[in-house]
Amino acid sequence: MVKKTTANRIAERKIRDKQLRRAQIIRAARQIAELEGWPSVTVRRLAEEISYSQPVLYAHFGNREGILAAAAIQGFQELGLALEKARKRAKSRNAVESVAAVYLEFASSSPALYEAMFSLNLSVPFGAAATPPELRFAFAQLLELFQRRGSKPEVLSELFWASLHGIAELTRTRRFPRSRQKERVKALVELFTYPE
Amino acid sequence: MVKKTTANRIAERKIRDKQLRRAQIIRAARQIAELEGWPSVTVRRLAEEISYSQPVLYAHFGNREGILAAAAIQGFQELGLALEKARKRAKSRNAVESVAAVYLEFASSSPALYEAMFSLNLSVPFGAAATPPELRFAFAQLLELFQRRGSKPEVLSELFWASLHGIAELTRTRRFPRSRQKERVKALVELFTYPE
DNA sequence: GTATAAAAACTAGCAATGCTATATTCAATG
DNA sequence: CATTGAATATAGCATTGCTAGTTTTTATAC
Repeated sequence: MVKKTTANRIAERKIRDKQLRRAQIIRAARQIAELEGWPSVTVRRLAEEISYSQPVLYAHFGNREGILAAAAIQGFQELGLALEKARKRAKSRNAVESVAAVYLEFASSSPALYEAMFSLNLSVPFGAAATPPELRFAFAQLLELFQRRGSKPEVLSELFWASLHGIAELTRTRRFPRSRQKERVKALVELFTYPE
Repeated sequence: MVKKTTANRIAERKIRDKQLRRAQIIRAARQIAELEGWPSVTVRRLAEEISYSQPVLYAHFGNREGILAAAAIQGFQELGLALEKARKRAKSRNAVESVAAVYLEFASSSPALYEAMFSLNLSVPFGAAATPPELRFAFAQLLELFQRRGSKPEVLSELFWASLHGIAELTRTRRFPRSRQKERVKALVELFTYPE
């Protein structure tokens, strides 16, 4: 069975190569997006970046949107981990505060990624059951914050998420002056820390 | 001076015609966007819609983005008027509630317009002094709600706006299940009605 | 009414993009 | 070394935003 083993190893190496290239593509896409915006992320440019021809990208992702969606899901994963960390290391008393800070820090330090996650309307299946686990996990961190609170933790944490998202988005798109950001966050934390 | 008068009337008629066509273009753009999404709003299609050739549109708006920006500004105007109405007809006690309801109703009944106003990153000058008056007016309605409140009405109303925007956006992009919407709004209103 | 000049509109085409059918090269196997 | 299937590349299509250059229309002067 030596033959089969070598064949397997070859197959595995191919899979590794493929995953590597996939990661390379996403990395290039994210980098270009943060530096120049998503419209600059063209399939041709990504192909050049990884030194392959265009159709290779389509073999990996189906279409351009698939690339952005993959980046977005990476973003949800990173956000989720960051929130979990913030929640766990904080005293339960100011968990809300530190989670809020981390959330907004994520959004403002990777605005293009955040845009891909929430603002570009990619047809990632969010509705109902098909929500990607990365997003579920990230939201679970918010949900955890309000678990031992009064009625309906879902409602409260959805509202908290909405507020954070609103602040992040209105800041990113320059509707909000940066100057009052600290006060805004403080008011937000107060609102969600001593609700009644 | 008869000559000058006729010349004037002709000039005025031309201006009227121009404004009419301009309005026609925006109307067509909004309609297509609500029915099929903004990517379907192409310059060629709009040209056909108003029975003119493409360059006419460029004479009016400079570029495609100019059309979307004009629609967005119309949206701010309509939103501002709706909020003002809601605020004025409500008892001061539940002004927050009725403004919130009207805001979310606007966003959910004209999702494409709302998207143009907030989500598409058009290069409408928002930062600093150049904010369009329509947007200023709309925000002023929210500001008014918290005028007789404790410290910093700006901070509180910005936070309120962010929460509304977050709910609207996460609903529009299907991150939120519609089912809990009523409870979310109720919780929001409570939070901003009896803050401390 | 006709000529003229300017304003308005159109035709035609460019460059860039997403995507794909087809051809070519490469690598694993007998 | 030959073969076959997978991997990759070439070349091209259709669509898009936009514009240069031309034609048509319109207001004015004679």
